[in-house]
Amino acid sequence: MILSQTSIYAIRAVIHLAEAEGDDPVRVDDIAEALKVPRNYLSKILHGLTRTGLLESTRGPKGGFVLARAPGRIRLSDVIEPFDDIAGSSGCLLGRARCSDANPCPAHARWRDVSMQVRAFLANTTMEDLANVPANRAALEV
Amino acid sequence: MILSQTSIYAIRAVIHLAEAEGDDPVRVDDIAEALKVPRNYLSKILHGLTRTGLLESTRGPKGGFVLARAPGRIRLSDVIEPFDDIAGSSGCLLGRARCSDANPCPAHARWRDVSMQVRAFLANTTMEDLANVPANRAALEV
DNA sequence: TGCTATCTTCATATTCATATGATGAATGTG
DNA sequence: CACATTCATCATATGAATATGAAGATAGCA
Repeated sequence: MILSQTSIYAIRAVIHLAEAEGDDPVRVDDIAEALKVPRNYLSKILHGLTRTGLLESTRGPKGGFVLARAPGRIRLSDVIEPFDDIAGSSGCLLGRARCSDANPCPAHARWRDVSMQVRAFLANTTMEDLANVPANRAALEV
Repeated sequence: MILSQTSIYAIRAVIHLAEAEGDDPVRVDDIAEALKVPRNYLSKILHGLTRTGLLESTRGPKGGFVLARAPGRIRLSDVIEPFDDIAGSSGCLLGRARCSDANPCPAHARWRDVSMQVRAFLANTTMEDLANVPANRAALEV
């Protein structure tokens, strides 16, 4: 599995929010039930995304989570970053902390191209690409 | 990290065996020391590779592990397979057990190409590509 | 102000990958 | 056959990811 369970939950939750009709906050309980995911665990994950500014949360009645910006401006890498370090040492196939053109692991030269494709995918794919964004929301995006 | 620590140890050990001079078996202790890897843990990993027929082991004095075939005929995927399920559910970015063209996850269409490149890399890269194979050994390969 | 709804946080449990240590089984050599 | 050498296996420990449960904090509303 290339992504942790945590990142997968995060992505699915953000997709869910992107697909939500209207601008009302969505409660953790509703997302957790829709995704069949543990409630408190998801709560902690969404809180993580709130800290990085990807989501906004409000407490109390009518509270919940909303996307902080349009789905088209949220990259997959933005969602994953708080939980999985894809760019760092994970970039080396053999897990070396230091692996570069100057100081390569045995797989470096051949893995580099593939690795860059993976990272390009994560950087170029947005939530709009993955979600069925409602027409009214898509129309508002710039 | 795309690969488990276990797979990484396995790859590094097989590279070490491919680079070994001569055809004498190499002891676990020597490999473990060269790789700075826990001895008994590595032993279990090498045993796993022996069970799939990638390595051959002999016990007693002068015993140890040797490659069961030429490095050029050992694919990266052969080494990883016993420990990481790359082809199976790991193929789906969102971790779904069932994810196919007919029953796709939200990321399926876009992830498919990248995923196939990863798998092609693992299937097309051999230990000869990764190791500094000694000349005498390389010359023997067909 | 008090109540409810909701996110936030803390404490703890479970599971799995990773790792360690000790013992068992096989093999070659004298 | 006795012994040393080596892989094989078992029992257990550790740490991180995953998950659960309960209490705390904040916001809106009557």
